[in-house]
Amino acid sequence: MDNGQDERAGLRERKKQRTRIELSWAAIRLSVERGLENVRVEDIAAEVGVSPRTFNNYFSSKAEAIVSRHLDRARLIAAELRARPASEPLWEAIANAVTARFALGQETGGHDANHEQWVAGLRLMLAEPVVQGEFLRAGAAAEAELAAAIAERTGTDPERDLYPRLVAGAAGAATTVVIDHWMRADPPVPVMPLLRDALRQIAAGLPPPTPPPS
Amino acid sequence: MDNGQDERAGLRERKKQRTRIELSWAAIRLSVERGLENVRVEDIAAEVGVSPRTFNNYFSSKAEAIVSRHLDRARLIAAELRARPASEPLWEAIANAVTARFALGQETGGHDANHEQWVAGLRLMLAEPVVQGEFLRAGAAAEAELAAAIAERTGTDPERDLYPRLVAGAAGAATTVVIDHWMRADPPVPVMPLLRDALRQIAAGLPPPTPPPS
DNA sequence: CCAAAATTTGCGGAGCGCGCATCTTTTCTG
DNA sequence: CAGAAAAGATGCGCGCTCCGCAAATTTTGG
Repeated sequence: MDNGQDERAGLRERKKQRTRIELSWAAIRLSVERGLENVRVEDIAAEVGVSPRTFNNYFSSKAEAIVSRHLDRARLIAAELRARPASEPLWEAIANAVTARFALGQETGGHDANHEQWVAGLRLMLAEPVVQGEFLRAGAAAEAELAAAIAERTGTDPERDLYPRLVAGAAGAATTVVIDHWMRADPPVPVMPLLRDALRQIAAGLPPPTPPPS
Repeated sequence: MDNGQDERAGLRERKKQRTRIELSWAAIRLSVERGLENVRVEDIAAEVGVSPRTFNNYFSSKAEAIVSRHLDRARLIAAELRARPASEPLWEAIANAVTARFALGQETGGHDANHEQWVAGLRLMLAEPVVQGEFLRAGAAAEAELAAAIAERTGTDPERDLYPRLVAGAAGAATTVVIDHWMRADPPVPVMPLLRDALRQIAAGLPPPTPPPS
């Protein structure tokens, strides 16, 4: 049926997966280039070479397609966390899992003017309400998986204990804030240090910056 | 003209606000009763006595209308935080601000069977993808205001420092997790203790539950 | 190579979201 | 207090999205 995460359940699954990814990329690229509202489902479908109707078999909206890539990546973080040695302290493992995923895709292939345009388009796209909503939903979904992984690691029950979900939520919030900050940083800054810093602060209980009394 | 945001800029503003709230409640009530997809914009408008077109002058979607009440409440938390004495430690002030807002509306007027139905309907409604997305968006908006209030209090700059947004994000995540947990708790539990506990854990840096080494 | 199963596709319809022009109601000015 | 101006409410209509359904097409398995 569809535990789709098998290594190779068949040639068919692979093709489906490829179409899915292509549709998602097409949606992203077109939206970044012309703006979300100037992209019809029809265009995206055409780009990939399927019928508009088929697009809706994969995604129920443009926003969902766009966010799909992000969601996939976010999911890998949970997997990465499970793969970490149990000896690693929890927060260290989380930080490593998160940064490991962000390490890939950081090779900014082109620093040319195109890149500027791309980022500008990205910002516009992410400013779109529908996309934002979908982004947050993806984040929530990812957090659920992350919570499960954390629960495993700490021997807690995600159904009954707040703990794993709190940790996942805090970690999610941290990455969200960082991405947001990074997106609008005018003199561009590297993400990695930001991420590590944010997670460190969370793990430290977010103490106020300047405690006056001593 | 006038800076419309005055306390009472006129009878007009009041009426608008009232209509807005009525529309939101109507949307919620109908959705809880019959399920979101069995509610047309037309129905909501009729309930309040305005034209369908007018509904869209207030909200751009059913989901937005539904979440509107939640958003308003969330916004009050930021206001509440600003109203707290500066002497209060940050996390204590946050906890107080949050719980203060949840204190109201907790008087469960009816424990009858109706209440059961209501909660069941609520769960269904909140399970709806669109509503979830909108909920998260509202949370994000609220967090922005909260971050501003926190920045004020701690003398940081929400544009440059991660700190205020991290704190707001963490607090937001905590309340989200708590609400979520509370919604599905079968033997119903009071929210307040959950909230305090969650915020306390966050402020403590979310230490793993059973750290073997000493 | 054929039959079964799964996927893609075209068709059609219910709604939604919104721009635009118009009608009403409230507010402002003298 | 009258008349003008501002702002909201409404009606109309268009373009699009999302989805159910059934036919066409492709893949899988024997």
